[in-house]
Amino acid sequence: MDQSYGLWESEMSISHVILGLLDQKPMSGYALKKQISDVPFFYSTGNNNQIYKALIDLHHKGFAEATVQQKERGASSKVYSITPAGRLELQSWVGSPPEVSEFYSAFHQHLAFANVLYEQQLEELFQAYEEEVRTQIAVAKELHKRFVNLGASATEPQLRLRNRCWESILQHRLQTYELELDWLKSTRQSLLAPETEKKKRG
Amino acid sequence: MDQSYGLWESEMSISHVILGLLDQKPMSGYALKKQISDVPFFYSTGNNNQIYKALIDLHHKGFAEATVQQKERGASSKVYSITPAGRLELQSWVGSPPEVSEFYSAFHQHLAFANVLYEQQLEELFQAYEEEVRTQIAVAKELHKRFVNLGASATEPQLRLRNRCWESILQHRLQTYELELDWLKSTRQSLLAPETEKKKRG
DNA sequence: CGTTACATGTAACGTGTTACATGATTCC
DNA sequence: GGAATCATGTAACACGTTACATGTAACG
Repeated sequence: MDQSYGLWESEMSISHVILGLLDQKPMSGYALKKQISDVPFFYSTGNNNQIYKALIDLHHKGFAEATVQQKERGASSKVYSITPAGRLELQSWVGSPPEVSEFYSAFHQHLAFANVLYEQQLEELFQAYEEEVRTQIAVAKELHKRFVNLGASATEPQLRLRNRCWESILQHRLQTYELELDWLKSTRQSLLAPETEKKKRG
Repeated sequence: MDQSYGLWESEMSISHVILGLLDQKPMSGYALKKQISDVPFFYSTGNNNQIYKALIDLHHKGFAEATVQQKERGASSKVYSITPAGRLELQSWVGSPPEVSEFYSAFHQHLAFANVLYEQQLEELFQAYEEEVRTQIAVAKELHKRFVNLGASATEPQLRLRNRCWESILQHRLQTYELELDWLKSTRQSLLAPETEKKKRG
């Protein structure tokens, strides 16, 4: 009762994502794992350890219930569903504004020490990284397209709202990658072009 | 010799950031800690544990040397400097293109389950989060401005290049937050405005 | 004389990752 | 019979965070 597990004030996003998915429909840990690792903006690989621990925790806190499904087809599984308390917790979490996430870029860390490179190495770094960003953009575009095709056909308003949110999120991810590409191109020019003016080239 | 510590193939960014800073000038762990936590795009809080462990590791690998400065002024400190091997390692790391970092947004996770909220709660979520993003933008602008003032006066080309890189990085961070604000505004409109058309409002 | 800054480290804790262990069923 | 999929879990490991422990020296 007074256990105070330390967690749960903080982010604990995976548990909440699980709660959100269970709110849509009851599922087994295995099914959750697949969905979580499939949807990129859940930002989790959805590995076993995490999921099963979180499910035990959610059950422990009274936010989810398990009903054992014995050998219907395939191996026996525990199907979890959300409880009324879980639904309240979910609502409270979704409605509480999160902190602005620090935008993390490994490329920034490299570029911060670009002065140790020769001009040609820097050029190659930019080229290789730009290619990777282009690949990411292609992936994000594909995902966005697939989702638009799949999600537009919702009838009930709850699902329509969810679909529009998901589409917006995918769109924002795509926009962010596109901004990064634009920034890369202009930065590369501004760093490399002016040097050639006064280098032993002409 | 055949120790194979497991690390060092992967990112290990903090060690490399330390190496990059030591390349600029020899420093103590304490000084490194301060710089690393001050520069936002090193993406580390620079806590003790990390720094001192990394320094021991760098020394262990022959990438950094320590010279003990006994009681000159203040407490005695170990001043680390980069070795030739460390300089090679740094160059190799900076020049190797990193993977595109996953863009992480806690807000996305919340928005993904926006269907559990009432319209007004969603409105409030957007409002509160937008305010936070605005604050971040102000911070990023201030940082960018401070750096431009401070960094423009470099004379040697190495430092000029470094400064231009840092400015670009800060600019990209600012652009990313600004994109997020634009996206928030348009998403909020598209999610909330069309609903009012067919709600019990008129 | 107390607080702040300098300075180095350790310990406990939470959490994520990879890999392992186990076992049933379906498809070829 | 072997591979793939469904299904649940544990163990070892890496890493980051917070807090703790210790001590000097300058500032007011």
